[in-house]
Amino acid sequence: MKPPAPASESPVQSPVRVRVLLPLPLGAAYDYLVADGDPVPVPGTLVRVPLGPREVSGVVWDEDSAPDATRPDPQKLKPVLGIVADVPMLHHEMRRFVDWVARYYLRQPGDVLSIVLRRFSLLRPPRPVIVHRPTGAELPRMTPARQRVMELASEGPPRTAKDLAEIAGVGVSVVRGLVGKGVLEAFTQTREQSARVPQPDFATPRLEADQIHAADALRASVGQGFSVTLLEGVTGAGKTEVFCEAVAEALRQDRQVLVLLPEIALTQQILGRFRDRFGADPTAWHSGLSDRDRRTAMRDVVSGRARIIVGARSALFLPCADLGLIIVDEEHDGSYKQEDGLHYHARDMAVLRGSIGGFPVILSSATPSLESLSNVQSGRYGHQKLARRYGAAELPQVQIIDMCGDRPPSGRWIGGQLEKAVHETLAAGEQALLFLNRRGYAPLTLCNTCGHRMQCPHCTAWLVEHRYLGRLQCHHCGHDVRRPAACPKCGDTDSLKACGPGVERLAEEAKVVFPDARVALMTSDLVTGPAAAAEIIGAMARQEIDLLIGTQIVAKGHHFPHLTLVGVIDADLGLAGGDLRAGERTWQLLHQVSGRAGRAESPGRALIQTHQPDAPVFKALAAHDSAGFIAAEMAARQSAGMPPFGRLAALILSAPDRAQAQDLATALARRIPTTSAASGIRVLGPAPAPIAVVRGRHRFRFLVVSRHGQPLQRFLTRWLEGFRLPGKARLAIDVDPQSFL
DNA sequence: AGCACGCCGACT
DNA sequence: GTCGGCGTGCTC
Repeated sequence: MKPPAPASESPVQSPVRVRVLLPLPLGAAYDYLVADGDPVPVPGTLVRVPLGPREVSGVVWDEDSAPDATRPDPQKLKPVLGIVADVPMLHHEMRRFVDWVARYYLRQPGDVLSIVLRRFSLLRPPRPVIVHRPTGAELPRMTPARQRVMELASEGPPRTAKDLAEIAGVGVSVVRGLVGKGVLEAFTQTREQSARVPQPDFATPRLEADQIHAADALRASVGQGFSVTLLEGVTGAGKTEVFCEAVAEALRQDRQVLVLLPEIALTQQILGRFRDRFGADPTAWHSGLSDRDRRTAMRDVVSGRARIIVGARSALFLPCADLGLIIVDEEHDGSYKQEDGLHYHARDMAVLRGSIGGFPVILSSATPSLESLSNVQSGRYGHQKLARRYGAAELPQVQIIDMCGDRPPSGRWIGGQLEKAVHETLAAGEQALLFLNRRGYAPLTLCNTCGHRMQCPHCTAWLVEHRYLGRLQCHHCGHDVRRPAACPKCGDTDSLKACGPGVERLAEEAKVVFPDARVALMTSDLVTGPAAAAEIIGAMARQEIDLLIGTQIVAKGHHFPHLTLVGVIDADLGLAGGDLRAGERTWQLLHQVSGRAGRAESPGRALIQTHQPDAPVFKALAAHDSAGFIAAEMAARQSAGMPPFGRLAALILSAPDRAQAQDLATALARRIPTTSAASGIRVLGPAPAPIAVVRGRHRFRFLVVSRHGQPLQRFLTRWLEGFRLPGKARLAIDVDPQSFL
């Protein structure tokens, strides 16, 4: 303890104050003091600080222009306890990214920081290991066992005594003996699984003229600051080869590359394509990683050793050492939108990260989102379009089947025309795919005696029967019960009846209608990881399956060379419910699914069963009129002021008690800033949410519609400022909602 | 997010 | 009479 200096003499240096952002929903960074004489941690440093009675880690944040009045009493400040060792800085770019994401999605910066920081626990240095290398000394008495160990030690990477002994097939004592004789040297190594370095020119592909043109443009954009380019081309046009040229360029410039994929755990074969092109495995990042792999990946990412990172949407929050390019493959895919926790859209945030980091972003798709197309039209994004390549599958012939005129018997879903087509395909020794975007056996179970419907006790939703499991499940909250033998209402036995189709039921029907076919089922319930996916894809490739039945998982990236027929069972499924993007999504999905049919020698065909054969989306699919469909859809959105011409935010107010939820929604409606109309922002609602109750919470929804360029976030902040929620009520804000449930 | 403080039910 | 339920509010 130093004696306090008299105020009149040497002016006391005011102790240094730093801002520290904590990974908690606290609203702002907190101020802490650096003890006299301690080094002042620079922004980005991970520090330990006291918070109330506990001790937490946070990141030293940048000073902002917060008015002094909002700063806490300097007397109340607590000291920084210490700097966390062996952890890299969170660099400036990443800190700005955290702040921007928080501002854009109206969340506390600490909430966003927690997504980044929870991976830092993976960075604790791994235990050092003791490994061995030859000293070069000669050994007078060489035995066969010693010989094998020495050979192994001199050729491979340094290994542990246990590894050497195991691989050489000798006892550990042999290795120990060699160390004792001074021919092997033991040394400590901090375990670094140096990922092999990808080579930009390992296997350069031969590209077609239009691919060369696109590749040149993308390559030229690398290293030239921020830009966004939409790379558009049908399946088989060679988009991957093209964007790999941009990847190669980034590698040449010693920058890291992040490749985002939807549901990477199920589409592992793209990793193989990177391996073939660059001669080394990319670093994979997804939820299916083992703890050990995740650790290695994280260390490689942060150190910069990982040069190509291929990951699911969450990879966007990895603190890469020196990111120089992001590629978003299948950019239109809905799974880029995180729907719980922080509702972020990985494609949009990839663009944001590129603009902060000053590097290019490439969006790749066969069926680009209207958002991206609109950005191309306005000139904000570049556009590279690939033509169909020679040798690629021809476009399948698409036929729309009016189910009003081809009605299968009750309880059946495969119409006469589709049945005939499947028979023809199987007879020709080719494979067929039946697509139904509905998991489980049947979406509704009702009692034939009393009419009781099996409903989720926590949600406004029917329970979906999963017959393989013998259970009824709610797809909204996960409620899961055994399928009862008797009706829970009237007690009648054997009276419960499945209503409507699910893929499991479709598979059952297919086995009856096509008794000689080998039928397989592919759904997200069954395909839970890379291994399961590879098994089905392999069986398809080996033609051990004749008829594949699946949900949208079959549409994702797999190529089945012997598949020539695709049947869409209920194409209207996604159109119901009046969702803003229903048409667009149906278009993208059915385009992708029907594209699975056909190969170079024999073009495939797609049969689409629908009850609304005149819907524009089906007419466009049959005519392969992509431009026409997009133009019509764009025009409709523009006249309605909907995205991409306007912006949306959904507010969902929920509470266990319906009356309370409704009262709060009404109270919130009264606070809507009156200048909103003038500023081009409309608020619709409150109305009960389409799914009125989820997980036992009653939900009321507002939809905020703003014209482009209007300060939507500022409006929301002003509206919600000071609105306190009592008790168990919650308010969820979804900026740019993708689904409207 | 934790964790404490604070006011109402069934128990050593 | 206390132990404990979780509603409310604060943490630099």
